[in-house]
Amino acid sequence: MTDRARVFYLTTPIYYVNDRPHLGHAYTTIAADTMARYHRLAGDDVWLLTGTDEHGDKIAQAAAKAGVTPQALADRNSAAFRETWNALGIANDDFIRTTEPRHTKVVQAILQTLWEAGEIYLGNYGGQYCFGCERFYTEKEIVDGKCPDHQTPLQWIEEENYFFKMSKYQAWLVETIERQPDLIRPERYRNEILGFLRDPLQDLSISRPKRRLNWGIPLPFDDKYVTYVWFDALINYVSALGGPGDPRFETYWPSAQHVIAKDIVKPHAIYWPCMLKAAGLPLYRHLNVHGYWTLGGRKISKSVGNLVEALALKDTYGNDAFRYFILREMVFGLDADFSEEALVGRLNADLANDLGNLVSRVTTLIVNFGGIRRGWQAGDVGELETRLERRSAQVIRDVAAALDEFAFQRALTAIWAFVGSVNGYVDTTQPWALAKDETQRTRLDVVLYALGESLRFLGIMLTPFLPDAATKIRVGLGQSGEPTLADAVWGRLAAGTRVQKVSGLFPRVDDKNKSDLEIGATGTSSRPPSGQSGPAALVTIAGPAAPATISDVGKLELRVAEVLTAEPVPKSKKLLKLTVSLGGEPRTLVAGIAEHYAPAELVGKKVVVVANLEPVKLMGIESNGMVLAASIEGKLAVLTVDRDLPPGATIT
RNA sequence: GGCGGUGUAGCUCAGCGGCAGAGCAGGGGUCUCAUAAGCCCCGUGUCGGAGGUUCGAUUCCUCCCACCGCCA
Repeated sequence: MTDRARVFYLTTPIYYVNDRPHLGHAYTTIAADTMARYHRLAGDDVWLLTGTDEHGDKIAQAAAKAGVTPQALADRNSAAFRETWNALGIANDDFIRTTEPRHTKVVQAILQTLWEAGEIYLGNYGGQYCFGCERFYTEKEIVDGKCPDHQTPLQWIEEENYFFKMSKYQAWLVETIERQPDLIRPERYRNEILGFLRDPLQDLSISRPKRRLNWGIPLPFDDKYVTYVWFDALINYVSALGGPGDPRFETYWPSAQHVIAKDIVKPHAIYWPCMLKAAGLPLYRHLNVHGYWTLGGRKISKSVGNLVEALALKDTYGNDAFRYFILREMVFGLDADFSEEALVGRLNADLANDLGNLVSRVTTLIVNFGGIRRGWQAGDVGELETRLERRSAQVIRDVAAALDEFAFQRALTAIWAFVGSVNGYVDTTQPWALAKDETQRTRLDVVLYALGESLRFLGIMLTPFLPDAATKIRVGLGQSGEPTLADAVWGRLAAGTRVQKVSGLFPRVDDKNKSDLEIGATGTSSRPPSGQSGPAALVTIAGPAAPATISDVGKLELRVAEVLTAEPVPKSKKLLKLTVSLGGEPRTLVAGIAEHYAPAELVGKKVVVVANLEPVKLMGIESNGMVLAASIEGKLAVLTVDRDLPPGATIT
């Protein structure tokens, strides 16, 4: 860490435990994580916070319905978020839950402070209330006496509640936002807020009576009430740091940057600054607002299920590819469209063709043509190498400038321009041709060095975006230890560094099945990834398979086989070793049917086998074929023929 | 209804007063180190429509159309 390390405190919203983790949550969290990783790389002092919001009507009701306590429900659903972030490799420094004592303590302390300062008063309020939304509706918003969101009947509720004197901060807030043009960004959201603030600001209701809502934090000055959503939730950003006075709070809070989706701009851009001001705390530095994901161009609206499905694609294509796609595809602040097709497109074009192939070809060149034999010596360096070095320096500047504005898309574009330059450099210098000419030995070494440096550079620059792939690149280039941005300068790759081939970094996903009609129709069909299961996939009966042509069927050589011997495979529960006759000489094959057939049952049976399957070793035994069997829910039966035929008969 | 945004190549978008751009897709060529990858070449599109300002407008102004957001 440099002595003038900058401090970055990055937060995601705390996610409401009534939701299941989905693409929207994942984008916010990955964006914050990428930013955190970048600043750690740059040597800055970083703290990344995420967590869960666990109070409120919805949770109490859902818990009652499920017959569990609200806390039990919150525990379970909070864990789902934590597990999702673990699976995605999110490197958060803390995970705050609003039901933790460390949180409730700070919320109550701040409420007490404001109460004593006269910032909170008891007022009367009556209105049409929707329990689903946990809010009152004005007459104009109501549709047919029903909640516009839930289409459920509203209830008239009249009650005394506590109010925060937010209106008195309106002028201050407008002035603050106008004086700090990048406080709320991108600008469109700043404009929206300024537009909203042209009308008088109301005071904010901050309580609910306990007789109606029990699941919340009691007001310290009136235990008949609990705090209402935002006074509870927003304070997490402060409570997670220990609250005012805590050394960690003093270090990180002044550098706070919130990352949120556009649906919660208003609480973050209006309520929160006023709350901080009233509590005598400094304002955050930036509110970074991103847009929504659409699926197949359509609005998400209620069907959050599709967003959950979209997130599940991380398992199919891998964390790095998933991260890359969402960071590259969304212009921060605007809505973006998610589709499996687009993801595969990016994966193949950018990750497999450009980056993965570059890493593969360069490491192979270095390994095959003598390794890194020469260091970076000024006298060796030609125009092409100088240009490459200059471009790398430009990438550092471009990435810094882009990420300063949360423009992940631009940062990645800049890095990929460099990937293109290196691919071009390989083609121009043609190391394989240099290798054939002994007099070009030095030149070849210089080229290999430049290529090694290029990969080492990428291994550093890609760290925030593709953590796993970046590590593989660095390891391949013989780099150990934590990468730092300061090392992303030319000349640090030592002569004699041992380089290993790195292949298969991002395998292409075969997308030949364009007749796969379901994809376009449903937006996020979870088509199984092709190209990893071989011929066996054609006989796996699991959900609707892609349409097969007669030539697909023709690829399989199906034959009748007579079982000659059968014996259990030692130390295996499922496998039987069979010897079968296909008319000619006997064959050995291994079948996973031991749980369903005793060896003796099988001997003499005429079964159906795939005869041209690639041999595979199972438990040390080479299997030359596959016995076909039908199965459903734990039941299994091998296929036989209806009439007696000699072994070797073909099936068409 | 008020405020704001967007509308540019098949797709996604950049440009925002001075000869229309990039990536992807598509077509052609080429190398062989590499993941049937790479590299090179190929785009006259009424820059949503109509007016206006200007020597000159995709870029500024006005109106209209379409879509979107915030507010009511």
